[in-house]
Amino acid sequence: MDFVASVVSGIATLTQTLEDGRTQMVGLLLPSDFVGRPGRNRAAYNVTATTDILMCCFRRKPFEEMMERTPHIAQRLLQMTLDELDAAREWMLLLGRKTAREKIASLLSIVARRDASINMSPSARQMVFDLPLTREAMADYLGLTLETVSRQMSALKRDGVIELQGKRHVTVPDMDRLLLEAGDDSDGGFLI
Amino acid sequence: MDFVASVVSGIATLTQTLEDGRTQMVGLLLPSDFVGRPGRNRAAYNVTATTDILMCCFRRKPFEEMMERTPHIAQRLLQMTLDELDAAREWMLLLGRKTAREKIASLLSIVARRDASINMSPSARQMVFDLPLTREAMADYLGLTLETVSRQMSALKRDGVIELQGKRHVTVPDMDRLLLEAGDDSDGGFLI
DNA sequence: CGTATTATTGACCACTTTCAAAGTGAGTGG
DNA sequence: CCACTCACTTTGAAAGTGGTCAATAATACG
Repeated sequence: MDFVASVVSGIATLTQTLEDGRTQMVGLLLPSDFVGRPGRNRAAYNVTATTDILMCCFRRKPFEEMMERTPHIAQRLLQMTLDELDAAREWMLLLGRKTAREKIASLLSIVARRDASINMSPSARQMVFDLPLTREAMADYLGLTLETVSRQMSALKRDGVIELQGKRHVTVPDMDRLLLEAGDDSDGGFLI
Repeated sequence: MDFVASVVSGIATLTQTLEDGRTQMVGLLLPSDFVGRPGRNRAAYNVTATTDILMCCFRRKPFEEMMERTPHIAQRLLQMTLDELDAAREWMLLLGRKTAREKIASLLSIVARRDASINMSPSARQMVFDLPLTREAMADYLGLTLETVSRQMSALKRDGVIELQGKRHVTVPDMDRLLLEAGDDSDGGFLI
């Protein structure tokens, strides 16, 4: 792979797999996200477009040369990578310690927040959005089976935490309730 | 926290927690690892020394100024952060998709490899090392309970995959066998 | 329409967790 | 030197969550 890129529109996923086919999503690429890594021509993930996708690509050699000349770019890239690392570590907490229900609630919260930041709706109590993922993709993201995802979606609906119009269109009547279901810690951490 | 540092000797852990106390280790700091992040004075992890530890610290302001003046440092830091991100994503695969036995085998493989790289023993078939973690710390790393960790250690011992002298000293008679138990994919990924 | 893909639901089972008890071993003080 | 203590570890039995297998339903698309 001899280019790096920035997602303009559409959605792609980063996944890793075991020999027997078990797969885990390790990243979700939404518009504005950066793909590829300067200094490496090859890396260990599968990148899959799950929709039609438009990316703004840069050939890697020229990009790296530009990085050499423009220190500011390396610093910006460092910040972005640190953000990704934070996100990955938050996801580790979800994968290692949350229940299936909490996992689903967390994913919905994240998509809702991400959607809200694009549509500039402030911290409204009610939120409406479309899930950009199939049940199987959700399962791969959350470390569950698609059946469990489906069951927990039904359970959240039954309990009034979410409403579904069709399979992908979600309404959250009370965001605070959803965040509570996600089980996240509110106070910040301590060090580093 | 107004410094960044490099671990010289000893071991520390990075953990995240949920409100009810469930905790997940998200990083293990061994000698030569870097701690802290330029551009942030506060972050979301708990850092805990699990042994006596010696770190080489730099006050953050001067360090950041040096980064501004010396582009090479930002680039080096970027590489290190990308490596951490790779490690975090590999860990996501473990947390989301591996069985308890595979998790234990993976952790042992990693510690063995890390130990080997320090002691310069080449890819020997047999390996001997000390676990730097309690069963509880292993559990927090692997997203398991300490009881499950203990049971799987016993199972691996019973099956001849490892030998134990005391609780922490491990002998691996056949590294290939251990790697097989870890269930890792051998071929690299595809893109990025 | 018919077919393929995606999603839901049920029944059963396995693996991991939970709760509980007992075992090990290093360090301390008598 | 030995018994005591405390932290860590092992092991067992029961319970529960999520997984597997299988059948059915909904939706999209030619």
